[in-house]
Amino acid sequence: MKVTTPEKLEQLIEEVKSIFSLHLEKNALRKTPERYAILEEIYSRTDHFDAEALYIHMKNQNYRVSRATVYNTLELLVSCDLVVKHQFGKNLAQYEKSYGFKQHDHMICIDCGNVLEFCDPRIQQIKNMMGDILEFDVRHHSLNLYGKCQKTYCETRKS
Amino acid sequence: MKVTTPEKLEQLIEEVKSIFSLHLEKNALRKTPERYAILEEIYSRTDHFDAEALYIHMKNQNYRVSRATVYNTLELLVSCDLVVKHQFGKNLAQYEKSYGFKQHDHMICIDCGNVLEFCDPRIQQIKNMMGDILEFDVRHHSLNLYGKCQKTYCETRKS
DNA sequence: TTGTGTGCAAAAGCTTTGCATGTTG
DNA sequence: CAACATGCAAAGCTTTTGCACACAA
Repeated sequence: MKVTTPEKLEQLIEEVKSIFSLHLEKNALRKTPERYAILEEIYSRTDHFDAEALYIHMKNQNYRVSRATVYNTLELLVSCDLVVKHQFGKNLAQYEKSYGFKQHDHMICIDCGNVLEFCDPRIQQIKNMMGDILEFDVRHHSLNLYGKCQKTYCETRKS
Repeated sequence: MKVTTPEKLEQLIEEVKSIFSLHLEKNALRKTPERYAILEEIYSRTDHFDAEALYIHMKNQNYRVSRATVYNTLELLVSCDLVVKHQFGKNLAQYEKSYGFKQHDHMICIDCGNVLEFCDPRIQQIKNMMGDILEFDVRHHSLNLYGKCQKTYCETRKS
């Protein structure tokens, strides 16, 4: 599914909500309004975000949530694969919606912090082969390339 | 260089110290005993370690260092490529000596935290290709595979 | 009604910073 | 002797925890 219009986004959010509902039911967890609100907020966002930004943004919309609930729900969403958690070299977890979007890895600019995404099928091959060799059941991975982006663009973003 | 005997380790440490000296000179930084002591401590270790473990270990040897110096020196060593810094999915930086050792990536067990190392030439190809395509000057990378190691081994380590 | 989930605030854990003191060049 | 590095403790930041209350089932 490709999100190109507000209607498609709405549709995606409904789909994700029902997946989340199933997960909650299956694990005998409660369907609280906070959990759905956080999920909706995440899928309305583009790009990566950290827990604090999500919390602040919901507060600014006058939605009453606590940091604790934000963290709890993020963990819950990560556990059912609706959200992925990243660490881009800093001591700050970054999150990203993942359902309906292509698996990808990241290229991070060490000067300006800009994050680009890319896909390469070879990473899957590496996972398969190394899992076999080392007798690991590989569940997920994280590949980050760090470097410097085009000077002009990078200078622009710094300001 | 392969470290197989105490003599070879001694030799490696001397080599690394002189590289460090050159770096300090080139950048007009001071050659303090603390900096060399930390470097030596790191190269005498095997495996990965965090800043606190390094600090504690030096304290236990009755070496007078502060956490601040440990963190400062680690950053210095990372900047001259004698040490690499990792984040294995936790908010805790892990470090590892890097001079004279083969470039490698990591496989982390999500149950017991065990870390294995592996090499795959395809990662270099990915770095080159993606750097070209996205016009990035790729300086380094981080590839972590997360999964479950052989049940028996994992159970052993848990205890 | 029962017990899980939430909000709030305090605590915890890793890392950085400020300042007085020590030491390198 | 001047500037940089260190030690120590305090502060900073992200994340987790404890507890009383709310509310989903």
